Amino acid sequence: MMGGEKETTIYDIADKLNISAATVSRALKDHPRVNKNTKKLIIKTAAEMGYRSNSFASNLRKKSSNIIGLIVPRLNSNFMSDVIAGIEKVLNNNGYNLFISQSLETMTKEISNANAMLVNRVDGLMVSLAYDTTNIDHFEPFIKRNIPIIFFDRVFEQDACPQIYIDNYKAGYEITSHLIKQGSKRIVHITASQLRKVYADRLAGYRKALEDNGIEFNDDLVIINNLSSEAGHEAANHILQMDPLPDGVFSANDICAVSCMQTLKKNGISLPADMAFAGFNNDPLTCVIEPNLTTINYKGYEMGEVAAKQMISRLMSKDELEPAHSLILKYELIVRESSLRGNHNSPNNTLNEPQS
Amino acid sequence: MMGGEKETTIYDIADKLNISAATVSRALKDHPRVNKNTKKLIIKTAAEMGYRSNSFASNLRKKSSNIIGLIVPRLNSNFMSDVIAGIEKVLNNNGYNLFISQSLETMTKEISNANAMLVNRVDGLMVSLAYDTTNIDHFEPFIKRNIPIIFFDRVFEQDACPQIYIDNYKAGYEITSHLIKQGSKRIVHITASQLRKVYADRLAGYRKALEDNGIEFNDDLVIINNLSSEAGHEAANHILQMDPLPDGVFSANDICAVSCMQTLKKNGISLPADMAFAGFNNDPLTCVIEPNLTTINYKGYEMGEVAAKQMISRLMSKDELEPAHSLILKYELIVRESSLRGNHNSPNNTLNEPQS
DNA sequence: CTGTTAGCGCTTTCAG
DNA sequence: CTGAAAGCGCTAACAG
Repeated sequence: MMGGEKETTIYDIADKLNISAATVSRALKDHPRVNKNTKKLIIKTAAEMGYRSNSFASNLRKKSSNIIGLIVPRLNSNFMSDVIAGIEKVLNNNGYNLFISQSLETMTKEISNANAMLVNRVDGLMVSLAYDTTNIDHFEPFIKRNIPIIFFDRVFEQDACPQIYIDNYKAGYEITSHLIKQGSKRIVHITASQLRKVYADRLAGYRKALEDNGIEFNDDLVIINNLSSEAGHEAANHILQMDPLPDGVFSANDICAVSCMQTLKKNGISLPADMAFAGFNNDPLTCVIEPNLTTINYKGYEMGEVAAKQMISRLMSKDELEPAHSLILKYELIVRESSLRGNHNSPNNTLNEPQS
Repeated sequence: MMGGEKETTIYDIADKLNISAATVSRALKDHPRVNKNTKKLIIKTAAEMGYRSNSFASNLRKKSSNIIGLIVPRLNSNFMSDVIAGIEKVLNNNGYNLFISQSLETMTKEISNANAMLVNRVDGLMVSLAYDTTNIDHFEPFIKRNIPIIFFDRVFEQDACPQIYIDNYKAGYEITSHLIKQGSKRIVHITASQLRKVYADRLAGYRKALEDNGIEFNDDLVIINNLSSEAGHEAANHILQMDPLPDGVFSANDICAVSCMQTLKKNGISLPADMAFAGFNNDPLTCVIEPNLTTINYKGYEMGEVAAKQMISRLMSKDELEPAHSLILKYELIVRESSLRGNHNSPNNTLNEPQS
């Protein structure tokens, strides 16, 4: 930097106190084998001299950065910000810092983010994949170097890396079954890239629920887009073209569900009478849209915590042989008006059916 | 790291090619005075050997990190994620990386974030302040070292640092004037900590608009909270206690406005007939709530870009004397049904009145 | 165009 | 409990 005065180093402190740099280094790290008093004095002097530790030198020497990288598709969802808060809490408690970046749902950006993480020598990497990521070659350099990677939510099936997620198959099954119980027979499923297991699993659950209820799967009822708000409006227009109209919609996220509902309503569809609706994620939006949206709730904060704890435990165990330990977290189905049509063909009408 | 094989260094490459490390270093940095062919060879060999540059060593040597720190109150708003995308684009184009952290609206966390940034030796810092930050002592070490700081949106009045924001006074004035034109006379203002100039300015604009329209300012109509969704519900309950009821509400953000509207509606208040509503930020929520919410729109992406460009220009100019250059960005009032009551006491009824 | 050299500031044996 | 010394990997004069 251009700043006038020189940065003070441990040598400056050592000189001033007529001791060695080694002792200063130890004192600053609160090493046990340093005299209590000198330690106190060193810390005081360091503060007075405006000392700041030089992490470059320290990292260079230690060959570790105490930084964990995080790559997520987007930052701007409630879910993701909860995840991050959870991760940060656990990492900070363990003396690690977080280096966050977003792939904006493209593999290209994800690759360049991964490279930045590699060059900046993160000690570990936490990842939720972009829609269009087809392979994880860009993470190979980490795996090769034994830098732990944890996948969460949008995971990749990779034996070497722990994965934290929810049972999307089961959730898809439950939510579809619920719609069927409410009388829907012709159910549209809006989802995203089937490259991501999250979405493939939800679709599979949807299919199985149809099958178990004697409803034939119809490819034309599956809409694949990017689950954005705009995509929801388009999906609605698509749905309006269908003949006959569907009587239920299960969207793989809430944002898309909500904008889809808006457009349908504007076009005279009455919800849930004409069409039952369900989303996924329990975004705050679900309680603003009318009728309020039935959805799947799973705690981002907890997912963040769990993923970070996995990271810490991998970091601790130098033991390279420890197998990757994947975790499946809980979720709950939250039933709201958007799916309550009253005309059940089953006696089973629980208002809230938490996961068994 | 525990990883078995050693990391390859420029020396390994140099040895293999029987040249000096200096040349390798130059080639890898695309230094002009290196033979085209050797350069090509070096780059190829580096790739083959799985070389990754060691930023610790490089940064230590260069005394700069090419990392810009970013501290924001929260990540989970559309606005903030737009800002970040804008910042990232500009920084990446200029060879910088972004180190993001959130203060979660507390000064304590903001301080610890700032310290992490200091120790990790960011080359510059971009900040939007937490609600309860009363001073910026924690940024002094940066200023002292001539590490540029840019404040945006939630700025701090500090001569040494550029500030990027919108004219909140004017926006507050316009939105309040609009409500008055729509027939509101008893207008509640919901806002947050007056420590933040954004909110103080909006309040001041609100007061001035009242005054200019011959309406007396009433302290009891100002509600101060944290503008969260929960706070909105509470504000609604507070409003319901008022006697007489207000006939207009201007909330300093949309999230709070929306949840407030929800609770009021549940309690039989009809909007906008009984109460005209306006928010701030043009969050996607504004188009989901019914009636759609009148609000102020300003572009986060642009704010991010502008702020980052300021940063780059400060970084470029070693010239320490260049004065801080603050920028005031544009905004627009977006009028929607929530404030359209039809019973104007002024002939002026534009549906959309962009900033002059 | 290329090589030599001297550190950047810290941690960590190893010796006291 | 403390000190001496080596070296992490890279860059930037400087000298050819």
